[in-house]
Amino acid sequence: MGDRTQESTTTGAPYQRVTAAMVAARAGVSPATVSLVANGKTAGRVSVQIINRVEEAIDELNYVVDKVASSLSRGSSSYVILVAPDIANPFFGKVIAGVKDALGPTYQLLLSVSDVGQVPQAGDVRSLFAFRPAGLLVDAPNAQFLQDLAIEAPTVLLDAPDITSAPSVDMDVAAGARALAEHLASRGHQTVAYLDSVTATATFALRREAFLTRAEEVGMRAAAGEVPRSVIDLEDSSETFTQAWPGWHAEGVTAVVCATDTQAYGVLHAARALGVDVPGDLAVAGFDNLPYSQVSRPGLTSVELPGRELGHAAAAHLRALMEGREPDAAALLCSRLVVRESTGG
Amino acid sequence: MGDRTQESTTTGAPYQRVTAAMVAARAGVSPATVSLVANGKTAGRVSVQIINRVEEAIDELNYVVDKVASSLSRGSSSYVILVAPDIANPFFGKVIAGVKDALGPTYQLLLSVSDVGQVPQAGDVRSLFAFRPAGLLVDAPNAQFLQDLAIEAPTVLLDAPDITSAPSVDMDVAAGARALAEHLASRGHQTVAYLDSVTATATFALRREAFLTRAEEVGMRAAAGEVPRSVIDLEDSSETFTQAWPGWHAEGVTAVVCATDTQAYGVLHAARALGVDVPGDLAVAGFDNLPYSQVSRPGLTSVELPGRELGHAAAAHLRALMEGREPDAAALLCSRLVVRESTGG
DNA sequence: CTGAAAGCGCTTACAG
DNA sequence: CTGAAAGCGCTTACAG
Repeated sequence: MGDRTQESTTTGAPYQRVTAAMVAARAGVSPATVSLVANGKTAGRVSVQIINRVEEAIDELNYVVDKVASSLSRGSSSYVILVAPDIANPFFGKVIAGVKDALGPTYQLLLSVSDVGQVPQAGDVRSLFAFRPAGLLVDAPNAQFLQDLAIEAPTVLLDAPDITSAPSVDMDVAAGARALAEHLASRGHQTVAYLDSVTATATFALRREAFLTRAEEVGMRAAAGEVPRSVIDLEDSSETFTQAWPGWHAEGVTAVVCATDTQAYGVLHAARALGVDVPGDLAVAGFDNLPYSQVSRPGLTSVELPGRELGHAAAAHLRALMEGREPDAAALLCSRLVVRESTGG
Repeated sequence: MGDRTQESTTTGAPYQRVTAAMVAARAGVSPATVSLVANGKTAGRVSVQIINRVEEAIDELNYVVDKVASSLSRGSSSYVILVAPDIANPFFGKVIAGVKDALGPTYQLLLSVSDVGQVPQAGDVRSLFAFRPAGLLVDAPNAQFLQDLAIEAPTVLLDAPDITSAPSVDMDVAAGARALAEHLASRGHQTVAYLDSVTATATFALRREAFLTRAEEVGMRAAAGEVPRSVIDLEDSSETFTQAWPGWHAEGVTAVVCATDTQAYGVLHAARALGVDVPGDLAVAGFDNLPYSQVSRPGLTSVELPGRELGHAAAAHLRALMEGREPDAAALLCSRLVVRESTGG
């Protein structure tokens, strides 16, 4: 397919990079002046006529400032690196949208994606500093992550309520978890189970603990034994549930809450295969309120997490840091329980 | 939250970048030698003792080659930029996984994400060249996109069957579309409709044309009038379907095929709201076979597209290009029809 | 086998 | 208001 013109792209080609020097020559000025104009730092330093002449030359030659050289010279680039654990999670798409929005066109977003189910490694990030990022955004790191990581650039954490070595923007996942516990209690459930994520991240510990604690407070019992964990993936949570179900069933579990909607979908899938009726025999709920939760079978009760707002607030905070402004006071972003058929509507 | 230690990250801080010169001083060699060792270009050029001494110093000082300076000096970086239309689409997560896998640790993946529903703009990509990428991967560009874009780096296209100005890796979406038409005909449908994507991209035109053509060949009729389009988004496709349904219903439409699963979910959602039974009154199907299609209500019939393989093959091809090797002959990646309850199981 | 030197393209004090 | 010059940190011919 399409290999026809491959030659044209393999070689260094006849392409000649347009440099500031070329623009300078054309406009009859020095490269220093071109730099000033190209970067809009002309205020009270370059005459209008020269500005016009340079801009004309820039347009004619299609000049674009070389980021690499510019970064080296300035000592820092215009990238913001977003380190994220799981880009396949649609929730993450929302976060990215918010980040892009708040970052604006001045900064380029570079995504560093760890493999599925993997938490970002400090070593990975260390080598990212070789890019001289203007700033760093790290989503859901675990406590150990930032410990041995000398902070070399302005950094903001997302969804890292336990970490204090850098500012973080967080969501009130606990409130949503509590609302979920109350909802299930009001539906008459007495024994509940929890399916956790394997990643040892504070946000997940918080969801679990807030739910289980509130569940007991409102008179429900948690399934005995260790809380099972799965990767944030339909297949894996499906298997995990299938293994846990016999024990849970024997214990009288009538509701299971998952750390994420994606895992809850796996439970829905497994339940169907096992002939367990949802919500008749078992109520199921998750966190994220992904768009798919409105069309799942049955519709999934979920704690809506404000992904876009999370990305936006984190990026806005980072921007303030990078530009030496005072960041807005951080506030916990609200979560919200959305009840659907999977818990009896 | 977490603002406690903000100060430590705001300032330029006392951090001192470790340079090759520092390593050289420590090891008692020249920076040139450090460069050779750090890049593993020592073969027959540096003595073993010197190599050891330099490596020791590198470890002790925790030296990492500065990518920015290295890129400037070399004339090209180690980034591969992946230009993608819609990162929120989970299908894209699979593509990225495949790309990362094939790219290995030598190249860093930089994602350039256009806004939802937006096709990447040539201007955007032009400015990406300021990063001196080692290579470029462009997902589903439209024909006009590459036209005025002087190719300045090895480039491979994904899912761009119509473009010949650069090599592309493609999926046989037409075969899947035809299988879908045959499947619907075998279920006795006589009048079918199509809900397209708004993005004017060849892959979508191909899906639509292959489906509609085959549908007629096997004796079905397509709904009259223009094919409606929506953004790849639940809400928008839901609305689009709601508007189209009265006309389609009057015409006797009993099956609707969507350009993507995500749009099909929107149709499922709207159908439920309208009291249209799926699959009783209406069969629904999509393309992508996202994981959610097994838990949607009802389970969604879909043409499975090999996202991971697509990413992998494209990145492997690009690697060959970047490294001056002969790429493997390109083959069309297979698609596969997965039948579920939304078309009557 | 090793090092001195030039150069990548830009930015930024510093003179004028 | 404008330009000459140094410097960012690396890589790579080129001498030796």
